[in-house]
Amino acid sequence: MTKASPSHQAATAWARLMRVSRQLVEKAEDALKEAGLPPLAWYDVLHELAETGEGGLRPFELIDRVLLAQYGVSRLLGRLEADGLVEKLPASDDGRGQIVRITSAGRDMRRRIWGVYGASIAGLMDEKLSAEELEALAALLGRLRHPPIG
Amino acid sequence: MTKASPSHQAATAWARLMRVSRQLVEKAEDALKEAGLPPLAWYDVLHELAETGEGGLRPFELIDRVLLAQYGVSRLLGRLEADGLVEKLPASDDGRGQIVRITSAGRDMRRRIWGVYGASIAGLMDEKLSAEELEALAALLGRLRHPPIG
DNA sequence: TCTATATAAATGCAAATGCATCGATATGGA
DNA sequence: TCCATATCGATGCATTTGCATTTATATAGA
Repeated sequence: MTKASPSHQAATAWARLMRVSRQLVEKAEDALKEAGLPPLAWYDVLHELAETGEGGLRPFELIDRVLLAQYGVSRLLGRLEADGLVEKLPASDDGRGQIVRITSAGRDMRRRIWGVYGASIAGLMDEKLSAEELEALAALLGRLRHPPIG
Repeated sequence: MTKASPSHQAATAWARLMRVSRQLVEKAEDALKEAGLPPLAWYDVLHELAETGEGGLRPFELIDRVLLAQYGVSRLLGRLEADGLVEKLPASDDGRGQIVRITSAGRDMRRRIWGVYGASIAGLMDEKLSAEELEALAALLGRLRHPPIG
């Protein structure tokens, strides 16, 4: 049976996690907006597709990677396609589906976003914590992941 | 001048922070939905108002506490008022403003949400990390806060 | 083979959010 | 006092999200 009430330490850590993650996302989004660039979600998708390469990805494979609902992926890909950043090809082995590939305009956009986004991350993380502390933070967060890794 | 590019450690910690915080929020929101309860944002406001007590708060004071935009607070308070969970009184010393107070129905609702939310936090945090680890996590996150405390 | 069920992706509609602005009151000089 | 400016809160409008459903294809079992 699961505990009904969190410890003081859990409640405090939870509150910090909620507040800090939202603050940092907001900072990063603000920086993109100020630079006239699209939101973080666009970067996430472009990043996944860029890493995958020419083979592309099926839309349903993006759901877990970018933590969007199925309809969210469907609509985001629609916008990316409308902007010429990705292209959709029919999936040769599955008549229901498609393959989504990043275009060269998409790669350019990814790089442009990274220029701003990466600088935000540096300012928000590297300026606040040492490399060792960042590793410790990543390790602790890793243990909260779902599903559990170990 | 601010660094243009984040360290590997910063990028990793950032990615974990983004992913884990979203996963955990989603879990907690799902639990509330399944219980037929309103979203976390409602809890945040009810919690602030409950802690403040009979004096209530001005809407603009909620902006920083719950990390919502001004119009977000305005509309959320509208919904809470429509549900009888808060009441708005004219601010005696400022003709532009109001005082928002939690009602007893609001206190009840806060307790009901906490029953589910607290259990989620316990399951997501206490079951994964020890009290010492939770304290370490909170401390590291605290250093990322904006604005910096020290 | 035929049928029932499952999966992939899109979409209509309602609700929520973001952006800009507005109306009202307050405040700080000239 | 009067005016320019700032602040408080609400809201019209466009965009985005959430939910439920739809269409199309695939798969498993009788």
